[in-house]
Amino acid sequence: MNSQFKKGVLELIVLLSVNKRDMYGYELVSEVTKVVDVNEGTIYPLLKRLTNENYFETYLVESTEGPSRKYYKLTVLGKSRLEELKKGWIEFSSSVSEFIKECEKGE
Amino acid sequence: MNSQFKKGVLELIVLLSVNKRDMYGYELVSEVTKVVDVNEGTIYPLLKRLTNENYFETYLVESTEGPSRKYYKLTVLGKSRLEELKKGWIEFSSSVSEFIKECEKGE
DNA sequence: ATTTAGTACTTGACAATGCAAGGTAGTAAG
DNA sequence: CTTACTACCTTGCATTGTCAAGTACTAAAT
Repeated sequence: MNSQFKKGVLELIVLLSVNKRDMYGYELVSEVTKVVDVNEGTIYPLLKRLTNENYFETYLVESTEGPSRKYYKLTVLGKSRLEELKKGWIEFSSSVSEFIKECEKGE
Repeated sequence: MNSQFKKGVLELIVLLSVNKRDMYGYELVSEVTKVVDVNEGTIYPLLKRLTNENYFETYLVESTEGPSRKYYKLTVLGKSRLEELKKGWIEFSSSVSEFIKECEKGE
């Protein structure tokens, strides 16, 4: 897969996931990977950035399977960011798909 | 528009455009901008890279409206690159759209 | 008890892409 | 002869994702 396609979309995928239910980082890696391959070194810095930008709040929950889990929860600001990104993605991807179709028509 | 969505897709848009007909750099800027905003500082280095990777051949044509135009033409290798990218894009964008739909379902 | 495996998070050096800004140079019109 | 438009190219920068390594905690196997 072209790893460049990912840029920017990862943020959307992460916001969508956390919007479904609060999640912790390690869980997000496997959740997000269902859609686009991603590794820890990508997810954790992204979560940090989104938390700094006040899209997430975090809280710790102890686990019996290892160290405490840091859960991420969407803030109100995060929800509006999600809507904005989602709208942007839909517009963008359909205009690209439209262009592809037009080019195929002319062949 | 989220400029990050562009990453990687620009190459696809450029290949699609040149596949329709040979084009020169300056022309490509306005052609590609119909789909995604782009400027010269992005296009020229990209054209150079794609030429170095043997996806393009170039030839000069004199113009009565300014300096000579450097036209870009898709090579056989370029056409296969185009098909590859196009396939990749379609798969990628539909899996993202699918994920968005699933998330909306659960609301 | 100690090793192993799995969970969970962090950090720093790195690569790829796009942008803004600037430079060169030809043609045409005022 | 200056302005404007066409056309091309380069450089330095910011953003984002990747890779590799490291820390630390828990549970189960040896």
